Amino acid sequence: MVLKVRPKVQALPGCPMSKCMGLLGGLWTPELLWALSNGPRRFSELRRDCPYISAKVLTSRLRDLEQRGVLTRAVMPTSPPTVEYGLTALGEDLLPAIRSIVEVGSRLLLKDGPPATD
Amino acid sequence: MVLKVRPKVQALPGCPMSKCMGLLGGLWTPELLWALSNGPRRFSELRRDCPYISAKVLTSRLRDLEQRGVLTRAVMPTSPPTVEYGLTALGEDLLPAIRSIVEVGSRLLLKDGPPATD
DNA sequence: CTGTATCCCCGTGGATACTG
DNA sequence: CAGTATCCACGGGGATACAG
Repeated sequence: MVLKVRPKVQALPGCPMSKCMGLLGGLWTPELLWALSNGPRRFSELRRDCPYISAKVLTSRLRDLEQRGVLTRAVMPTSPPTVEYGLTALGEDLLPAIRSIVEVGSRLLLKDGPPATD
Repeated sequence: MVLKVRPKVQALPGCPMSKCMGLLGGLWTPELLWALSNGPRRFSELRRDCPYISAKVLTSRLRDLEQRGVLTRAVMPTSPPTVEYGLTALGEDLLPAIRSIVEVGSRLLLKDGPPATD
């Protein structure tokens, strides 16, 4: 048998769907990649982009994505430390899916979501 | 304030990304929608489509998606009960995102994933 | 065939406090 | 500024057994 223990984050290894979802799974991951799609951003900027994320979770997601080769982490040796996160080639590869998700979500919000005009 | 308790499955209510991800979040959800994109399927067929899913989880995901209006559940009054699940209009709306995810995943598998033939 | 009912594991995510 | 360190809650997901 191929699978005694699944990665838990990946339903079906070898499956395109799972391959991609394993990368952008996690509550905040898509938001982060979306934020980074406009160019590199710093830790505090990402916190502002994801208002309700905690520092711990942000760090762990960031580390995770870095380890998976989705993004890069660059520490600038400035007096107050400055860190910039940016997408790798792999991270860029994910953008079409991200964009598609955003598009679909936008359409759904227009439909059932009351415009709310606010 | 707006958010004491978040739905947990939706990072930022009102955000297109979260709107969409809230629907196709969950380990097996995308796989199920993908399986249903070819037309209605029965419970046992879905089990075969997702080899490692348990009956409990399959049921709960199915019920969840039904309640969210993503799919329909039709019980055929046959001697051995037969149940067919199919996508609703909302479910179909999600397909572009699903397809995009599959495409991205396929490309990723081609790149880093050695054919492995296993 | 199509589920239910339990029980349990564990990872994600959150809150808070502290640090170089 | 950019994290670490704890501790905790929750729910998803899994295994197994049973049921209409």
